[in-house]
Amino acid sequence: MSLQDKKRFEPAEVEPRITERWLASGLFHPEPEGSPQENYSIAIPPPNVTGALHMGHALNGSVQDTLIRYHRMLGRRTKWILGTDHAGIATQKQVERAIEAEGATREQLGRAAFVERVWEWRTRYGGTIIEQFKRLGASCDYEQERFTLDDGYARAVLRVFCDLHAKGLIYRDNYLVNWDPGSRSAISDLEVEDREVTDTLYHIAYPLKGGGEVVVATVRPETMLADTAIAVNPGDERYQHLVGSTAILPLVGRELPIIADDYVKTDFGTGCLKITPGHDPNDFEIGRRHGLEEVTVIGEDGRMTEEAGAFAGLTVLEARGRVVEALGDALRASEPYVHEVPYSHRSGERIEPLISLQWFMDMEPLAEPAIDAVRDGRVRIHPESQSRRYLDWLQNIRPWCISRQLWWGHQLPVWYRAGETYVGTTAPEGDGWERDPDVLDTWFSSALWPFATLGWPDDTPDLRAFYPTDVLSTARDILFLWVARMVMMGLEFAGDVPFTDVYVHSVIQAPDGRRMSKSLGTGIDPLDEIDRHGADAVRFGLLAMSSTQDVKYSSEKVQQGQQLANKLFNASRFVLGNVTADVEPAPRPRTVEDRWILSRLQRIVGDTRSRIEAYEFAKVALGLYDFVYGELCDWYLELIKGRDFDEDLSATLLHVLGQTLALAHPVIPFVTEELWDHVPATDGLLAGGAYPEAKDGLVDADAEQRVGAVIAAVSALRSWRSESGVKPGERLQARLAAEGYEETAPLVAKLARLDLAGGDGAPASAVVPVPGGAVELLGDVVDPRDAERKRDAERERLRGEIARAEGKLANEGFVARAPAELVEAERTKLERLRAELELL
RNA sequence: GGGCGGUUAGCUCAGCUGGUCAGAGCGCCUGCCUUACAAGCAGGAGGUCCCCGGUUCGAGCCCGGGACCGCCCACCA
Repeated sequence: MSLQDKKRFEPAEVEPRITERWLASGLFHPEPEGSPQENYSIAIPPPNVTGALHMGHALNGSVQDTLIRYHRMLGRRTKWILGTDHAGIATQKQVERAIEAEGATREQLGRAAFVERVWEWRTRYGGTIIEQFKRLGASCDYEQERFTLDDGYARAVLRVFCDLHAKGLIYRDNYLVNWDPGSRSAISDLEVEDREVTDTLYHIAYPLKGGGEVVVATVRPETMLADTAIAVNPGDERYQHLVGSTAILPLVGRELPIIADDYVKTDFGTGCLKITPGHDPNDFEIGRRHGLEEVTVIGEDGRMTEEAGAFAGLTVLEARGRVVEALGDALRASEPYVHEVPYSHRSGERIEPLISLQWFMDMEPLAEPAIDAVRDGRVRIHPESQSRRYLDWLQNIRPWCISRQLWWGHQLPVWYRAGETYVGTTAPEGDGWERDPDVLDTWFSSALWPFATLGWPDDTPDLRAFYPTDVLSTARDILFLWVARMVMMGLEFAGDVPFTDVYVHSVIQAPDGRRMSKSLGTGIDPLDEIDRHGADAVRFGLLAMSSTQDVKYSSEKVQQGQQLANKLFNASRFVLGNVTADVEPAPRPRTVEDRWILSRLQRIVGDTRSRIEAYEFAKVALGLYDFVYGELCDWYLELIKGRDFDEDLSATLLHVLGQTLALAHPVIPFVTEELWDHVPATDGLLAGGAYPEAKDGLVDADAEQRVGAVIAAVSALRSWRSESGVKPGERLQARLAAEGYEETAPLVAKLARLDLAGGDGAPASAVVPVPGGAVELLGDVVDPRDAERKRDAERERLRGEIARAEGKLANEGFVARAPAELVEAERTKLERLRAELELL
């Protein structure tokens, strides 16, 4: 209650106190009642359990919390489903590093002990990011935190796996996969990124069995040891006669059939392609088409296998050099070659395509309903342009490799014995069964997030109350990895779409436009920013800079948010320090400026509501800023200074202040909650209060027009004063020679520091045009010559504008074809300009 | 190789269905300790709205072409 002692808002002091009150209130934890249609829910994109809050989380958290708080204030039972993801590779890597630092390896530790260590790790660090979300002010349901690896969740995952397997959509196959030597695991296509590298393109001659030779080009000569064919284009006249004959693989001696396949480009290289089904995705496809043998010479450890004969045991790079060396005369040429090569998104190492026995999921049957859901609008993606990317991806979907050679994750519910395979949620009866050591791709379990968190497969109250959820907010790169898969799984298992709206937010880049990343040193820690500027400022800033495309981080926007919080704080001090105690907040306008601010308030209320619902968060934030600064503080509070703070004015002030705080609360919850506590007659927490509603009856065009004229007049007078070198504080004698100021003349006089009393026939030393006429300054306020020069300049400007307007109106095309009101407006403007010129 | 987005004040960005649309914040300059806020207030300077054509009475805003930047997708050895 020491509001008046402080001159500025201190987030560090206020935030912990407010957070505590929120958490204690139970507001964030709704009882599972009512229907999903009445209720409002968002499932948080689960952050990695051992992760730390980065800018992406902070932005997404701000977006979601704005939506959540808004709907909670609308009176809906609101749940923000919270939890973390076990994040297979990322978490395992962290713990592996820790173990390596102790001089051990996970293999030495053994699987059980290792997994134990990861759980310990999770216990120790898993709470960090949750606490960081609290710092941001995120009003998640902290009483019900889920984890993708907790028992109930794991049950859902295994259930889905078994179910899809029973339906024939999950199967095991030998297939060429993206092998990540860094994590020693297969990874999915989506976890691969292309990087441009400079390799060497080698031209190698393969002798033909009956004499002669063909020359092929390759950047990976070491893989030739696994060649099983040579291919040419069927239409290539140079080689048609060779199709069906046989080449001899140098160094190995294997006989290679020469085959014809459309894939081969006649205009690239020599037009002859060596086919290595075991180590190249294209060759693999060709090999399957032609029934070729699949030879593997590179192992999962990235070294050459026994199959590579003399090269066995060498790394790929060592083998490449030795093979080139051994080729001798057969090597015909080599040249530098720049091309894109796949790298692991996870480990950063170059992908080694390998044939391996993995579990796959057939996506096409599930993709169909997911496509329909977006096509028919059951799921709406914002901005709309993103839905095309979603559809394109689903329409070209490919099987998903879901097994990972990791220890941390959901181990496959699959057991083998001799030639048998058993799939089930519990271990099979009998001896000798061995469980598949692999775990599921993390995204497999994430795909169940919106319903598994609510208790599925059981028919729980939570599920009945909150599924489907309302909005899923995420960054663009997650659209395929996660969003599309959630839609598929939701439709297949929970019987409905998992959410009705998807909001795709910006990716925040470093201020210099590069990626924000820890390794580049371009990261900005949102917690540091919260320490510096306050959580409200960070939230405001992130929302204000967000857009439909990527944005550079702008600390100016965060500062703008800090200023807004501070401004509200001080405006509140002013209001609360002056109002009559014991008066109920209520709109009780007495004067034109009262009617004006109430009218403006209705507009910002309406605008803010529609902007939130349209996911236009930058406009929400900046619109609030403009209202608080541009209308409430700069004008209304200045206009009422000096008035008697009677009950009517006090009630109106408190009403406007309270409404403003409530309106801004979803964006800047801390400062508004803190101030709300000081507004009399406000019970309970603002977070649990009602969101303002626009009342048409308070919209007042007349007041807006009149006060609009005051604002224009005062601005013109201040500008004149400043340019004329007249001291801002000096009271000037003046005469108001303008229409429309019956009620507002004293307001103009107050803010422009004029004395409008009398003046009679005194000569004007300066004339300032204002809406509806002019203000004449009396007495020797300015050097007459300066004033005359100024008038000349003004005349010049006016003549220019008049000429422009006249020209426009003289244009027959304009008068004939432009809308009538526009032409009329131009005429009015011309008249006004002429009148102003006349006055000078 | 396809597809998408961008290019507006020194910086970061707004500008809806073509007609006060040339704006905001920051920065800069000038003046003010005006009793809510000096992390404040008031005023101001600053832009051939990437280039070239076109449509239109009228174009940052629409159409065509070009330049540059960024992103996504794709199996050219």
